[in-house]
Amino acid sequence: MSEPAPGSAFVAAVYARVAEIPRGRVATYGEVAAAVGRPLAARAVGQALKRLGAGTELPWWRVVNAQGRVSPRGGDGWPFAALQRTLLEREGVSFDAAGQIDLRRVGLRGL
DNA sequence: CTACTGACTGATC
DNA sequence: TGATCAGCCAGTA
Repeated sequence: MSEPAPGSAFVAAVYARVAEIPRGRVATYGEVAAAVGRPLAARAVGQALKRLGAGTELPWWRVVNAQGRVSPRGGDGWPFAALQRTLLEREGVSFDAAGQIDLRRVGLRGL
């Protein structure tokens, strides 16, 4: 249990919510933000996950944008975007020809 | 304290 | 379907 302490309560709440995302399922930044009481803080959620870095046990790859796609990260030389897709497919999440995920099937709502 | 940035979102063209 | 604009939030300089 020697996990590195989060920098803020907001980050801690985000981590706790992401850690509870079931395997084979994905959540959007907006969902996580709303879960921590800040439905408009989706960007801050992304910042929190970015601060995690590699070597974390947190399933950050199960968090995607509202479009059901992996965010471009702002740099095409960043392998994390491709890694995220690989990890999701490894858990049974399917991507369509446009590289999008059917949130209605693997989303937390699952409707 | 002020300004800028960014793994976002929804609306509009 | 894809690109652009404006709005909101937390962290860092």
